[in-house]
Amino acid sequence: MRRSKKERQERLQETIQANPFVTDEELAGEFKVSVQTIRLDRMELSIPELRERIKYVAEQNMHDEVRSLPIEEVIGEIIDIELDKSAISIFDVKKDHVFKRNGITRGHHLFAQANSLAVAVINDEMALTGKADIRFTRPVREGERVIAKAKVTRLEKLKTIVEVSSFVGSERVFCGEFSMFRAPAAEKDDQDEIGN
Amino acid sequence: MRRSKKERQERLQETIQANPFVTDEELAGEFKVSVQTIRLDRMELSIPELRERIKYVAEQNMHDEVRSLPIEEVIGEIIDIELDKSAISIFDVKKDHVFKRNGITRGHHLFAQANSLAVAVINDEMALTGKADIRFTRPVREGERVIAKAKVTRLEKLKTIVEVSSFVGSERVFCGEFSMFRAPAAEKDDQDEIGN
DNA sequence: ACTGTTTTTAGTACCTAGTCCTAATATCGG
DNA sequence: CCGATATTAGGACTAGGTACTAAAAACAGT
Repeated sequence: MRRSKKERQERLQETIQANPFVTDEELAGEFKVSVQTIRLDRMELSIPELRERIKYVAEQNMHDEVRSLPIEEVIGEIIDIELDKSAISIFDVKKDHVFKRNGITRGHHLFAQANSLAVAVINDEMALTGKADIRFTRPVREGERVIAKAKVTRLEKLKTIVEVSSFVGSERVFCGEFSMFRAPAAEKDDQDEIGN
Repeated sequence: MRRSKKERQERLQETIQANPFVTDEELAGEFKVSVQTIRLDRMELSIPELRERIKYVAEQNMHDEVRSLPIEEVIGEIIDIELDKSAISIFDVKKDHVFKRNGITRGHHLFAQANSLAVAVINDEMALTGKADIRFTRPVREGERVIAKAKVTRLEKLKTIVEVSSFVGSERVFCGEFSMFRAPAAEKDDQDEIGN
């Protein structure tokens, strides 16, 4: 043994991870063992052969050929609103909103819908989110319609708490508590918890 | 001739372009000609063989080696990543990202950058955000460059905590704690705190 | 209809980077 | 020294080709 099987296999794994394009022959040369040993190692580590590795890498590439998606102005369509009280919006999940990998909606879209609604419900046009505590409670898939309901639960001069729950049918998929600031100009020096 | 050589070759080129993973045999079936004819066609069009095509696609992919999330799906540009440890991305705030009224960045873009980064840093096929506790600590304006830094602070089999802080220059503008799931299929019945 | 050209098909040998399997050695620990 | 583990060697087979030769089929012009 040049160094013990274990150590070689560890290094083998790293090597292939770093460069999936390496052949067994090259690896054999690298580790000064026979090609057969490399193959046994791959078997034990269940590392697929070169072509399968390359194919996998290539497939990764093909599965998402859509470029980065610009998030449009308003997320969701507001269908009902009572300023400083409550609001409802709907958001239809399209192909662009989901991970190509698994078809699950990317979290920031659900966040954006809820956050947009929290901003919209505030009767001041200039609301900023300071803090948010959110939960994604069920994955949302392409084609599903998300209905977000916002409720103002506390209303102060500067601070307003908005609770938003989003549903697909009767199932809740998201909930969050947004701490909103009815900020004025908001120039430079705001110390903490400002922004949107 | 089923349709003339020329037409077949044009369609061949398109077909392979659309799906580089197709074999000569499959193409022969598709176009109702022999495998040899397909090979002559490829020769004349100088289209490389299946394996070379796959390899090419894979090599394209290797130029940026993000694993968990294809790079196109990350909001912002990842400039450094150590899987399961830390990651850094930059995001330039453009006109499209701010409120018209006051030029302040809409919160969900900062959230998206941070959330994307939290997903990307995870060294697994799939990561979903379950929970997030976030704070917007300073408004970000058009033209500013936001640097998000993610750090994995807890790493378990299924749950991973990622802390993300975003800065403009030396000022922190956002911070959040993301509770991520290294989820497998994630089908129907997940009770709570799943989704992304 | 016959000829000439182009196009298509068939078949062979060979290649790479493997798999799967058997069998012979090497090497190590007790 | 013995038995277990590890390594190496070899053969048969595979996919998805290349490179080449040769025959057959299709088409065009006269």
